[in-house]
Amino acid sequence: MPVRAKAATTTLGYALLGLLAREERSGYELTHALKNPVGYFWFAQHSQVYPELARLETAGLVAYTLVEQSDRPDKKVYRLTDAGRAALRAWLNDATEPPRKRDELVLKAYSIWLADPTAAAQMMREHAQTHLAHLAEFQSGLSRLEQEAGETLWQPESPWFGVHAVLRRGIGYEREYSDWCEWLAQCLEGTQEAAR
Amino acid sequence: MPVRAKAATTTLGYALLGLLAREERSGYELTHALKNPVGYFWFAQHSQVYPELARLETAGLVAYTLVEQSDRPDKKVYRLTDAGRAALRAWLNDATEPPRKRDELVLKAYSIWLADPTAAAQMMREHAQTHLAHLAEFQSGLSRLEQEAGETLWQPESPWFGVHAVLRRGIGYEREYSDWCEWLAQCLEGTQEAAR
DNA sequence: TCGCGCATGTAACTCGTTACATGATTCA
DNA sequence: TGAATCATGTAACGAGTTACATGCGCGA
Repeated sequence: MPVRAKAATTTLGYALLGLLAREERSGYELTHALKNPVGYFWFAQHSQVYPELARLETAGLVAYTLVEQSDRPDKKVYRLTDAGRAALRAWLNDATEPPRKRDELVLKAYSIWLADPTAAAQMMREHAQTHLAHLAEFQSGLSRLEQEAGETLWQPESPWFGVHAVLRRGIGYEREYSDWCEWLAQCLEGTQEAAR
Repeated sequence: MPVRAKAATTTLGYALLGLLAREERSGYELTHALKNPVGYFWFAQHSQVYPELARLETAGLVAYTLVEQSDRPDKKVYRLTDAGRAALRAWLNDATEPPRKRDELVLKAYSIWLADPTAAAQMMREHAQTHLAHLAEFQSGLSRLEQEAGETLWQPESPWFGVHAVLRRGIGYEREYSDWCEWLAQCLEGTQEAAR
């Protein structure tokens, strides 16, 4: 089993390297890229991104070119260095701890026996809807990817494959979550007898 | 939709209140209770628990009795006050944001196209095993609960119902996670053709 | 005798969030 | 006129982790 070596940067750093391995981007663009779909499993505010980029640059894992613009502010366009690519590859081989989840809704479920069942059921239904909406987003993301990437989204060497993998995880996660909410709502309403 | 009122305490505080709503416990016991199964969705070290209990006590949400012991250190046994129970109930009605997930493995999946597919597949298989092991734990937890609680685990007013809900979430989550790992491993090995 | 379980705390540090700060252009 | 987009930063704060600190009893 591979041992976790002394990390070259933080996990956020690797997230940024992973984005830059695909194409060069400014800090501003990276911040926005840390949403849909990567950002569903790792995210950050710009106030974290800019200092992290500076650190990565000091460590020699990224380099930037200052692009002067007349109509809008100048920007620093970052790209991955060879050392950065190597660090990213090495990180992939490191051991990964399973994520330690913090989920306030599940925590509430633990105490839900103290709540009014009808109101609680309605709350769970709302959450089911939220997760169904996320599910739909991921599914349309996958459809778009199929159009753009075609067969390459099944090829492990293609960057599209990475997007594909993340979207699949999102789809599975959101479906499961919304199913659980729905199940819990039915239990609270006492209409779960049949489905036991 | 209920509005998030000024919180009486932190989320960890509510986690502790949720445990104390079931039975009185010392800080030490609470720390241990913040594992299996609640701790799978909210957890803390003792260094966080003790100061939080002190804050809850100052706020009047819990009270304690000092239990002197001869063979081992004295302990403070905390119990929920009426105000604490009310605060817990109020929190259940507050709006809950869907959790913002950080999952290093999914982040790695995004960059997995840079890795050696065979090694990556093996890594994903190991993670699948880990999550299957967690799944088995939750399932045996549910079996034990069925023995202990019987039909009450389906009754929304019973404390067992809360445990039941959390365990169900854990089972669904771990099953989905391990399925995803397995799916990804097969893709990396190129043996996923049939299951598309 | 060494380590573990019981039992409670404090201190230092890191990571992440929210807020502060600036400033041009474009669109409603 | 006011808000949104582009663009980059710093500062203050809070939550959470790791390490420091103590001390008795019990079993291997």
